[in-house]
Amino acid sequence: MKEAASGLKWGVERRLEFIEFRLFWEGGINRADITDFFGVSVPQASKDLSQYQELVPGNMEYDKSEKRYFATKPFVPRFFNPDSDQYLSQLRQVADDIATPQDTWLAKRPDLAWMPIPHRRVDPTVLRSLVNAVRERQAVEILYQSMNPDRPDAIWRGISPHAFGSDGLRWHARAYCHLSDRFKDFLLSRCLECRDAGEAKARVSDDRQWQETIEVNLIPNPRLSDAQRRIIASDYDMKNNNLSINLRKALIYYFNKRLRLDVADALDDPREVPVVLADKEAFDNALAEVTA
Amino acid sequence: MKEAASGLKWGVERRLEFIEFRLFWEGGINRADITDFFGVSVPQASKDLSQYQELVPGNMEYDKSEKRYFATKPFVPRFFNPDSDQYLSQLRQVADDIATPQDTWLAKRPDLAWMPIPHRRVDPTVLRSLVNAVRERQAVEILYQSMNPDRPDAIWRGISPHAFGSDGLRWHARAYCHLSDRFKDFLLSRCLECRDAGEAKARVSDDRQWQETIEVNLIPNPRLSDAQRRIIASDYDMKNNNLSINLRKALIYYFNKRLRLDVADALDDPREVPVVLADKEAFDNALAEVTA
DNA sequence: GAATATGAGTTAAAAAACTATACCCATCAT
DNA sequence: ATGATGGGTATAGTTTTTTAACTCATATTC
Repeated sequence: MKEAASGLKWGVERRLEFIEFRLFWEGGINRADITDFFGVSVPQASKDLSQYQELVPGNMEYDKSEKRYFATKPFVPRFFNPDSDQYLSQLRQVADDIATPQDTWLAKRPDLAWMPIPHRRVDPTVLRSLVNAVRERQAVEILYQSMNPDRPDAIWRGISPHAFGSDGLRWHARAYCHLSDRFKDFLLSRCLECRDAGEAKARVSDDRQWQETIEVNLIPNPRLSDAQRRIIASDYDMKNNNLSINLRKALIYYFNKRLRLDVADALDDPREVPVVLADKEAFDNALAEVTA
Repeated sequence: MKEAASGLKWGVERRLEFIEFRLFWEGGINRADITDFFGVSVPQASKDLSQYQELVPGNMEYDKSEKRYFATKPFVPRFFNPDSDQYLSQLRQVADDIATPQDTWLAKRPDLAWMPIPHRRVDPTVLRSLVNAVRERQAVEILYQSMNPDRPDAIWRGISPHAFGSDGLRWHARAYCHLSDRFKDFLLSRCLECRDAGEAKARVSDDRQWQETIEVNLIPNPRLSDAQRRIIASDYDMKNNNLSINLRKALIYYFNKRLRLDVADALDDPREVPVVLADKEAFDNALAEVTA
């Protein structure tokens, strides 16, 4: 029989992973949890649980009173890799309606506070066309709603997209703009429609601001106390109180906004801008070059 | 045989979903794609493909030259629900190392630009203890690195957590602080260790700033042109150029920062702050109350 | 304290899913 | 034309899973 690396079938391994996931994040697991989620029969769920006990003895024990398996204290997962970002990201996706609870393995989700900011969704068929154009090196025409005051209404315009990007809040396509003859970012949520338009009119390698990077050096805000600067350095995994980042020039503008570097001087409390630039001049020059 | 709602086993349905996912986002699919991902045999993958053809005729066709199935133009997915946010979120997770490419169904990932900002990871065992404490209504002691200048070093402190939150960049636990006798947010990445500490010393219902909400009304920045305001209104799904949001008071501070409302006056270009408050006074009062 | 319900665990035979192996066919590169 | 590649199919055999019929321990209810 053909087998996965672990020697188990894909479906079985998913269920064992599920068992460990629930043990780790939710504390315990039930036969019913397995039958509900995977639609397997009761004896099969029993078998999964006893198979898990065999494979990784000592990771869980049955509480007859609670009628539930619980993780032991020395619990060491073997079929999945506990990752906080992944757990939190799933929580957020459910809270944000990107995923349904059934898409995740979370059962008892803790309360979550999240910015309830509605925004226009990205049309999946539009995104699909753009993804396809990037992959096939094609151009497309998009009905795009620009913020340019000269073009108040959405117009059809040709672009040759080659990548995607995000400023942390919104996604855009990085593309050569046939209209203005340069590379630009097009917000996905402002692409109302999309249709094919033949071969791409530019290549990735032509996009200088995409290819070129600058070295950005961040340091803890010197207006903070010694102890506070130490904490910030540790927050950002800095070496010698310095964080060196290679940044695509195409991202400088967003980087500036996301780290609130643009408003650093306007804010009184240095905790509002925990990191600042070590080489502000070089950064500002690059920023000016890009926004020119 | 026990079956899922669709009449198919969980594993089979996953594979059919996989076929559609690849058809939609990647344009086409192979037998090898299926055997590689699920570890099934070649005839089984063939069977899956022909079963898919039977169940949803006309969604894909075989290109003998490319040796690959391609989605037809009128392709209508039936086993999955195309969602741009979900696709982009997976792309981002891979780029951000939260997920491995094997965790997702993406094969040919387009280029992606993303902020390369390293940050200290949240220790999963710490998060697990906190999640557990929230669920079981327990208190914990955390070794916490506060930014408070009076406490330069990390100290052990008791908290009773009841929820989690995020400002868009970082996650925190919402908890009653035994030390300062009030509810606060504790950044997860600054919780270095965590140990049990008996019953929770406060309940969710005691957290007023968590329970109470204020109504926030956002409008397009009046300094924008008519056309621009229309676009912003559409970006944010506004009704009558107004977006009304119920916001937990505990989030006001982050909300203020995330929408850059705090720096609106300091910036020249109104496009930098697309939405502003319709009722700034009420908001500022609530903000002052919370940060007091 | 006995009766009942619940959920875990087990066993058997039967059904379904899947694999291994074989072979056929079309296309493409050499 | 020839071999390599990738898809389709049939058979027989294996594994997985289900169905159905049981036990057992605990908690709840009367």
